[in-house]
Formats: sequence, structure tokens, C-alpha cells
Amino acid sequence: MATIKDIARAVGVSPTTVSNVIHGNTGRVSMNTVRRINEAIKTMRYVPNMSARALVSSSSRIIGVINHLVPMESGGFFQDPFHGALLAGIETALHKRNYYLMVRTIRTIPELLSLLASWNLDGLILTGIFPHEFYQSLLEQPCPFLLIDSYIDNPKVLQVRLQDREGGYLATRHLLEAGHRDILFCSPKIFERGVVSERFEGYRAALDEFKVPVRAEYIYEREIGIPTATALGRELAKRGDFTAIFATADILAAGLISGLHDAGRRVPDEISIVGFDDLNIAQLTSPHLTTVHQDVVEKGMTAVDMLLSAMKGGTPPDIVTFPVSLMKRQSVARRSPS
Amino acid sequence: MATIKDIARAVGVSPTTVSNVIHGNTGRVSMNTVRRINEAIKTMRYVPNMSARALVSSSSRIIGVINHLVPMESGGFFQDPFHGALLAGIETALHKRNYYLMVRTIRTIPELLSLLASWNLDGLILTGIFPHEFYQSLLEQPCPFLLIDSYIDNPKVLQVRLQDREGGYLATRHLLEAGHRDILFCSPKIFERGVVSERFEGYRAALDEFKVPVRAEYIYEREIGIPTATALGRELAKRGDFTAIFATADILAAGLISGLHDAGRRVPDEISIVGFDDLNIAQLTSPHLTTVHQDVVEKGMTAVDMLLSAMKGGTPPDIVTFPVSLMKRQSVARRSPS
DNA sequence: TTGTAAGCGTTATCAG
DNA sequence: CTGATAACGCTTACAA
Repeated sequence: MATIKDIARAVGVSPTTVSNVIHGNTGRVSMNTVRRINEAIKTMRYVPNMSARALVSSSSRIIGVINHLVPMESGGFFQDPFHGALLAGIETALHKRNYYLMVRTIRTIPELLSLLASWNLDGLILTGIFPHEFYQSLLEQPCPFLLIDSYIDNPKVLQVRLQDREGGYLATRHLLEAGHRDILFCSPKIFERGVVSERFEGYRAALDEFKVPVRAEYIYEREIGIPTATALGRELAKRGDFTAIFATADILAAGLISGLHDAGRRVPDEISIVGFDDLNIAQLTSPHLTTVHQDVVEKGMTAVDMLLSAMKGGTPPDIVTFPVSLMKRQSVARRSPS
Repeated sequence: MATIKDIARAVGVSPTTVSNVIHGNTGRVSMNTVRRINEAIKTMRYVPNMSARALVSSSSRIIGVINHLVPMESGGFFQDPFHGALLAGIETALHKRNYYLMVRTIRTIPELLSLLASWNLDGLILTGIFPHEFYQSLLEQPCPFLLIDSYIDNPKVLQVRLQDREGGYLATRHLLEAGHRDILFCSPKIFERGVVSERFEGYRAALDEFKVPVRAEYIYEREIGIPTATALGRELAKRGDFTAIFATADILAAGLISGLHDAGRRVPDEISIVGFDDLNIAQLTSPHLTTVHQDVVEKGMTAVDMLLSAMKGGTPPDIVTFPVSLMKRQSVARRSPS
């Protein structure tokens, strides 16, 4: 591999000059040498050694994307299409600005901090649910970071989120407007303050508006996953006291439909369902899933923009909240007058 | 950040000794100093600077996972669950062996080579379809690499593949055994030699075995994607001259089912379908998709094992071919005697 | 059993 | 306009 020294020797100048040309500090270098150096760079296929750069500048141009892995859980990394889309957005944006992407799952805080120090990461994007201690630890160190889909009440923390409450509201209102009154709320565990609890607040708000009481027996918290979702669908099929479901994730909704079908229930004729996310699977279920739309790829790209801007000392908005909208498809029907 | 020098100073030894202890070359160091050094490392939270290591050892412990992006295409990175699962497997395996994962999309060969040189990547895993020139260029450089799901006839090239032909055969035979004779083959573009062409060979072999001719009008090559798949489903619904479909990808199959349903056709009563991959969406369609199963996560992990083994000078098998099996679910029915 | 010193490729400071 | 020189943190002969 050709190094700066090689180029310098070939052209007959000093490494410093080559370095200057590479960085566009071409003001103090004669047009002629610039040309010759650039030529040599091309013909000798010079490529900067990022390790050396990182060492001397203590900045690596690497952004880490971190996923929290609960120790128990198996290899369930970004299995679901949601994380795929997010990563796609992040990679695209980073690539465009000449940054590199390191992907890692993390279990513990020390693990995270080592990663940071080891690689001189320039920035960090966290996706998924982390215990609060993580944010504390991150705040105590200099590397800028950004959370996707977290609800941390700290104006210093960069965050990209969604109108989760609005989404929950839209979904539920849509069901209410279709005449439904007995509407289940299906979600993963409701964390103290987070995406799910926000969506639940939206659910509650819509019910309130229609003077429908929130009933504890209508709330189902289950782990997300195809098997659990279909199982829940079959379980619910036995209940006859509800006509609609709001599921806070498309995978969940799709699984429910599948389970309900297995048990011989018809969607939406007997039971209406609204999902959340508008992943591509929403268009694969039959009936096609009415769901709350969000632009995941765009979310990833914005996250990068914000983080890089903060890294450059800019003051981007601390929190960007993405809009949601209701995608009406086929999984909701008017309640049949029973 | 504490450096080796800091530790050395604190303990009162030389940097060399510290380095030796870190690397477990503890044979020539007194038990006592070892203990004191390790203590200092803990209390001072020493973490090795990977950039420095990479610089001096010209090896980074970074493995690149590369996706080819056709210039035209938009941000369609690892959107589909397939790549997600693959990445999950790769990350898990790398993490376990203390390697780091850099994810990047690549458009051109120079771009790939620069990436390699810039970071001193220790190894490369390529997923997706690359033009042949890519392999040529990679062979001419020292960094070991591995292809997932490619068919390159070069024993020097590490590859992880699937029994694609067998899969195509199993799927098609299953349909034939159910009495079907008019079986469509739906796939993305058939490349000269590749995953799809292999699956097609399996399709052909099964038909041959049952003395059923392969008919050109039964072959559909379309881009993979939800919209095109559902559109194709609607289009096919108009044809009355077939009773079964073998789709070489679950997303395709799911889209077809969806499109067929839209057009009022019933699966599997009127039309049977077999997919390929056994992604989780296979259990979300209704009817649940009969499909050719493969273990994508395991594939990713094995890819890492092979690559690392080759990096260490071992001679792993050049090609590992993963088995497939038929997952019988609900999308295939006996041909109704018409 | 431990230490010295050189060097990896780059950048930054300062001097010519 | 251009060039020495030191420094980033680490490893590795080689010395002691």
C-alpha cells in the first residue's frame, strides 16, 4: 500500500506537502506540485490509512450503531424488518458524508464504554430499549450520542422519535369511528415511559373522547414475536366480548390475524385490527393491514444528520419527532350491528 | 483515556511489560507484577486503542460486510428480513471472537478496494449479487474474503451456499406429488449461474422426473419487491391454465398470494404455492406458506467461522453448502380433479 | 525478569 | 511556497 511518504518520495516533495494537498490546503502550494501530487496519488493508488488518522487525530469517522441485547435473549438482533430499514437509512446517510458504520450488540455498560474508547468512535446511535443507567453513563463521557425511539427527559440528549401518542390515538379513533367500542390493546410490555406507553396514552385519549372506559381486561402485554403473536391470536379467538384490536406493531398485528384465522375467526368481518409501523408485511397479510404509517428509513437518515451536526458543534434540535399517518387498508370494517 | 504508558508509570514498570501482560505473555513476568498491572488496568479503566494496534500490526480486527448496490437502485439495502437475519448471525459470531463488524454498501470496485485499504480490514463477507469483475479484483489482493450465496467456480474462493437445486427440486416435486402439472416458476431475473438458476434446475429436474415438459410461458422473472409481486399476482389471476406456483423467495410468494387474493382467487383451493427461505413472514400469510426452509442465521455464523479460520491460515472447506428441507404448511392442496 | 528504542502512517507546529 | 520534527498509542526486536 502506498503511503504519504511514498508519494512524497515519488514526487520529490515532503510528506507534509502531500498531506496538505490531500486536505485541500492547497493555498500555500504551487499549482504545479498540486497537480503532480494528485497524479501520483492516482497512479500509485494512494488511500489514506484510517487507523493512522484516527490515532493522530483521535477521531475515527466511525459511527457506532448499538443494539441492546438482553442477556437472556438469543440471537434476536435486527431480525425484524424494522431494524433493517433503520440501518438502511443510517448507512445511506453516513456513506454520503464519508462516515463509516460499525454495528454492534451490547449487553452491559462497560462493554459499551470500552467499545467507544477502543475505536475512538465519533458518535453513537442507540436503537432499542436500554435501561436508564446507560444514558447516565453516556452523559458522563464526551462522545455524542443519539437515541432512536426513546423517551428520556433530558434536553441534552439527542433523540429521534415518532408521534407515538398521536399514532395510538389515530388508530383507536379510526376503530371507534367504525362503531367499535370493545377494543383490545395488544403490545409488548409497557415500559414506564416509552414508545409503548405513549401509544397507550393515545389509545386512552381516543377512548376518553368517545366516553368509552379503558378496561384492564382489554390490555394484553406480550413479547413480540411470531409464535407468541399467533398464539395470542388463537387465545383471543375464544373471547367473544370484543370486536377490534389495536396492536402496537405490525408483526404483532400480522401474527394476531394469522392466529385468529387459524381459529376460524374472520378479519375484518368479525374482528377489526389496526397495526403500527406500516412495514412491508402490512401489505402481505390478507386482509391487508390498516396501520399507522411511519417512515423508518427517513428516521435513520435524520438521526445521522442530527448526530453529525451535533458533532460538528452545531446545535441541532434536541428532539425530532416524526409524523405518523393512518394507512387505511382492509383490516377494519364497520362493526356489524349485533 | 489511560494508555499503556500511564499504566506502566502507575505500576512502576515499562510499557513493554504492560503490553506483555495484556497479551498474556505472562511467562516472563513475575506473578506479582502481573497482579499489580492487572489491578491498575482495572482501576484506571485501561482500554486498548484499536487504531494504534491496527496501525502497528496492520490488522484491525474489523470484518467488513459488503452489500452491492446497483447505482440505479434507491436505498434498498438490507430492507428485507433475509439480510437482517444474516447480519444477526454474522454479528453474533464476530462478537464472540472479538472481531468488529463494519457494514457498507458498495457500488464500484475501486470503492471496495479503498475501503479495504483504508481500514486494514482483516476480512470481507460479500452478500448479494456482484458482477464477476469484483471477484477477479478481490482475488488479486491479499485480504481474505467469503461469498454468501454466490456460484463462483474457483476453489480458492470461500463460499457459503445452500442446496439451491435440491430446494427447487423438493418444492416442485411436492407440487407434482399433489397432482399439479401446470406449475409456474416465479423468480427474480435468472442470472447466468447463481442461486436462482440453480433453483430453476431443481424445478426442471422434478418436472423431468414426472415427464412434464418445461414450458417457457410458465417462467416469470420479475424484480423482487412487494409491489411487483402483488401486481404479478393480480396479473396471474387472469390466467386459467395453471394450478400451482413455485416462487423462489418467500417475499415473492407472499406477494403473489396477496395479489391473487385481491383478484378473488383462492389459495390453495384454486392455486397452490410453494415459497423459498422460510422467513418468519411465511407464518404470517394466510394460508401459511409451504416453503423451502433454510437457516439463515446459522449461515451467517458459519460464514464467519470459515473466514476467520482461513485468516488464521487454516484450510477450511472452500465451500460449505447448507441443507434445505421442505416446510409443509397450508399453501399447497391436491389438485382438484377438474 | 524487565527495559530501551524504533517504527507503523498520519497530522500539526513551527521554521525556513 | 515547502520541509523538519514531534507526537498519537502500541508492538516487537533486542538489550540488560
